[in-house]
Amino acid sequence: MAEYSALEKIRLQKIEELRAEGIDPYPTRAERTHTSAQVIAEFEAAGISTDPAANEVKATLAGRIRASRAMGKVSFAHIEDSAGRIQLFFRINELGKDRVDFFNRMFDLGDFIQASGVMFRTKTGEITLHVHDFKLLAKSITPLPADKDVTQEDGTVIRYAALESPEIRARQRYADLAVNPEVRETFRKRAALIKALRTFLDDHEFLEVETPILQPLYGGAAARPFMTHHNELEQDMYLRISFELYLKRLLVGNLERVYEIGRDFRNEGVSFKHNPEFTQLEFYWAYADYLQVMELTEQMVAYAAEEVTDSTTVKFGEHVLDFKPPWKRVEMRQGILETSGIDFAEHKTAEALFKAIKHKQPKAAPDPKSTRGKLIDFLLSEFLEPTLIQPTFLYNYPRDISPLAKSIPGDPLTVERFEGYVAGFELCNAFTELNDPLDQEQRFLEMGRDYAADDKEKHPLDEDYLRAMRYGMPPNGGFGMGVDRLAMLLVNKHSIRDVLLFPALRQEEFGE
RNA sequence: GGGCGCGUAGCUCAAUGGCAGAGCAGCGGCCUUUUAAGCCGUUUGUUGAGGGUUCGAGUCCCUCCGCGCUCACCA
Repeated sequence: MAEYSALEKIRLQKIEELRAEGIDPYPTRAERTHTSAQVIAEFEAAGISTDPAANEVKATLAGRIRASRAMGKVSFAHIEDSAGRIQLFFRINELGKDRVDFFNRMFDLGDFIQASGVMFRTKTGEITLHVHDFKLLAKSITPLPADKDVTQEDGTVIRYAALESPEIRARQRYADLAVNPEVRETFRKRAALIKALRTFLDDHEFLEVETPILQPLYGGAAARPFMTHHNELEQDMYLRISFELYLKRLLVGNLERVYEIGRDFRNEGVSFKHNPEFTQLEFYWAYADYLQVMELTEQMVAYAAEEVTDSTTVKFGEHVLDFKPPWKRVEMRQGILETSGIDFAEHKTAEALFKAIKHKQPKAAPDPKSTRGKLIDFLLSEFLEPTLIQPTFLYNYPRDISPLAKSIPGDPLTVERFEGYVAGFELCNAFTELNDPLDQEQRFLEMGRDYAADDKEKHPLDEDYLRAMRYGMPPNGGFGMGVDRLAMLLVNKHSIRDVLLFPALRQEEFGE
């Protein structure tokens, strides 16, 4: 059972009084005719007319009370709906003293109210509803976190209070949304982003598909999975860590361009750019290679930026990011050479590369047990990544950290792969997909060996995927992107939690 | 998982080891065009939880819980 605070007890008392007076504090229906924005637009348009009769704008509005000022025989209140705020004006002339008193006595900040009347402009010019009738739509028991503060006695110190606790904002997103309109705006932009990505891919003749979230095997990435169990089938199942292997099966089935936007689940650490479940976009494009995917990517992201922010240049922290194509392209070997002074191509084994790193960068601390690919990855994240602020494609990756990508012709150690970096972090990852089933089987086996050597869970070998490949898979380019990360960039938020409505948090204790 | 930091009223925050406070919100008044309304009066606390040191703990120590930052992990 909830423990009620003193403030809540007062409001519960009001609910009882309302019921005693025969008033339902939670009536079933509302009769709104306009949103706040609609009625303001209509009133402004009517004002232009020369016909006085057309100037009267009647409306029934509904929303949450966010401010109220009782002044004896008149009262003002502001209500908020999803479109904005609008002022209500209550006066005894129209309503009578009892009704105005009733409003002042029984209505609290946070309550939902419906009010009917005629629009007018106050002395100070604010477009306001002159209330002729009103009713309670829903009583609020728990006060919303107050969202303002005051002038101090010395007259100089001014402070605004708002709901700021990151924990409460994330845990009680409903309260955060209710009191922080800019949070609502963030999530509208997120929705616009996903819509834009969909529109772009639809317009490029990609087919949107849905593949299993609950999978008998997991694959397509190197993360640890969440496990569960199907009782009736008596088998363990996994939440997917990527869509890749299912989407590529569809290419075998002659669906030439497919994409999916959905949730991936990775049982890994949580950080400002990692949440255990996150939204991924992947597409696969038959007869294309990674260079074509690169061009489509920069067009798609620029289109999304334009749709969401009306511009391809976006402010992100101290940076102004420019998504306009073409993005900068940096060959990985070259980029690492320029930022770390090490040319990994000259060091063909892990031991040699490790020595070179210790020699050139004595302060760096790579793991001595790393494979050569891991060492290159270390150089990338340590030296090159932080320099990649403007959208940049980093391309040509070491083969042994890219088991699903195709080698560059004539260069078996390097694969046709790129990652898009923005603001120093990875946004997307793509390659010319490996479509040779025999090579793929070999890579899976190598990967299994790596994992076994690591004494971690062995990566499962997906026999059904290999069977699909053996029917023949067209050459194709594939792409994956963290949609939450793109959302962060476009709304200028520096934590993934700020673009997730309900980010993962430890279970809250509610006590006995 | 490691390191650092934080947790005080509904919200934002104070309080040298010495009476737990302020503003807003709330409650009671006054006020017929206010809008961060104003004026008068007034209530509100398991200081995250538990233990310890001390004449005395919000403050110092220990354990636990939660959150933040960071490192590790993370193709």
